[in-house]
Amino acid sequence: MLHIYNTLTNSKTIFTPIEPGKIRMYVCGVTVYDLCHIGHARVMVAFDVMTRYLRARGWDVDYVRNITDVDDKIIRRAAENNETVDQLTERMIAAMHEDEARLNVLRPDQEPKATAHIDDIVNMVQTLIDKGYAYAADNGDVYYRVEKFENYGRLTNKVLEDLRSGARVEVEEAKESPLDFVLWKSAKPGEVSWESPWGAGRPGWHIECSAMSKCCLGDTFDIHGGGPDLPFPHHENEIAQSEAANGCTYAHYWVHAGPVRMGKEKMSKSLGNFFTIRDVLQHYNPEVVRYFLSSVHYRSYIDYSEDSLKEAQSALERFYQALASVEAAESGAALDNDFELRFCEAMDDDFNTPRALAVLFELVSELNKAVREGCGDAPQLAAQLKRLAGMIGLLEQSPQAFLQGESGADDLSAEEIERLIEQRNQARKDKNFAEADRVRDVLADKGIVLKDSREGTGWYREH
RNA sequence: GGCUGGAUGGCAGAGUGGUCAUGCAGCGGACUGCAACUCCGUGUACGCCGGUUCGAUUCCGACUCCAGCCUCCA
Repeated sequence: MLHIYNTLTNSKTIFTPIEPGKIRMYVCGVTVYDLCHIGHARVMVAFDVMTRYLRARGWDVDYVRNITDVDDKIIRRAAENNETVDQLTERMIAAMHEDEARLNVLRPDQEPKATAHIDDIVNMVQTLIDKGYAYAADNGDVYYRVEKFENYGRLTNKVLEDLRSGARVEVEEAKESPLDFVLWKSAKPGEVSWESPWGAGRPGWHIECSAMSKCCLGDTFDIHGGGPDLPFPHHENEIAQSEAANGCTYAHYWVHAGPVRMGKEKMSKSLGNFFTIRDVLQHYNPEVVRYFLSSVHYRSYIDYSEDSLKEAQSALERFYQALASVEAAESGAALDNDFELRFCEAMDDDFNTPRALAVLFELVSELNKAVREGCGDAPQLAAQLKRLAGMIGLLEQSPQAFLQGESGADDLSAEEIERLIEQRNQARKDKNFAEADRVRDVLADKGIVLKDSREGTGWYREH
């Protein structure tokens, strides 16, 4: 029985789909003015894990994640770079797709861009005006009348009165109330803009998600997700827009990933304390990063550190060493064990990946024992391990590819390594152990670790 | 200040009213020419103070500290 933590109720509840067997999920994606950092990676991986797992369990998941390709930051950055908004966003979208692919994150089923849905956005803004939830101000902006929406603040337990008194000094005089937020923003001269009943302008940030989710998934859908900084105000505003415009419940389950921290602070663009995905992938295998992000529950904060990444590397080496020791069976014949049951119990409990991984480690122990004792179950256990790990997008490389890695510029090539191993094995045959150890030290200096076994000598790169 | 979470062994990180998380690191042993991999064994862990209970790390209350959101940020 699948349980999901819902930000709306601050509790874990049984997941009930709108339509049996089907899950419609909308996740707020990236504003493409810069390269993605590890915080973005966390959200990508978290929802990819959910999608993969749910599909593996038979759910028909329609996964939509938007791309915000017009906003203040994009316009400013494009101007700074002396390029058009389109040039900038296309470059960043391509980079994002590359990063995702390396992290083994599957592309969403639909990836709508704000600029491709201007008509939907304008229509929704018009509906909100017609229903009295929005107003066009003298300055050409259109605002949402927050106090008109009864349930405002329900997602994040905000009380309007508190928001009013706590509102930062708001100098926008065109607003009826400081709490009102912009739906349509009038264009300044030279800015990218679209025609609308209220003059040339562009969408406010929140409205695009209301419009695109409606277009892609309908008025009501199952899961709405996003990063840790989105519940307020973004998702609160989305609810206000969509429920006022559509006259029905927006999303049933609100799912938010936790922050990545640097030291004791959140990793973020505004603090400048972030690593881009590419920075990190220069030093670590992408699967190590994916494992690292999966080794903590998706809602908890996760501290970024070199030590944690190294530990993730070691943990994956354990998995791949086990897989390298036996050829996995083609299809896993039914095994009389409870690993799959326990793995799924963990994942069904709000996608508890650390617990699921612990089950896989127990499976590894079982596998290693089977290999060591030459028991016939080993190929089936290896197949089971790969299958379960595959449900969350792990262990999909060949053990050799992971363990031996790619050789860097000053590394030894595989051929050179094999040649030296041959040399060492000859010395070993001759009982010339001093020479054998010398050769092994030469390899060790280059980060190559040898592994002798009955079948011969294997090797892997130390990371 | 308001709203959310959190505090677990050397580190990372699950979980539970009474018996095992798991991984990394460490220690002892086996395997090995020596190693590596692997296996076996090995740790008086649950922020602080009260309460409930036969029994609390787990439930309740107070306290301390930490983080996220309340402003663009995943």
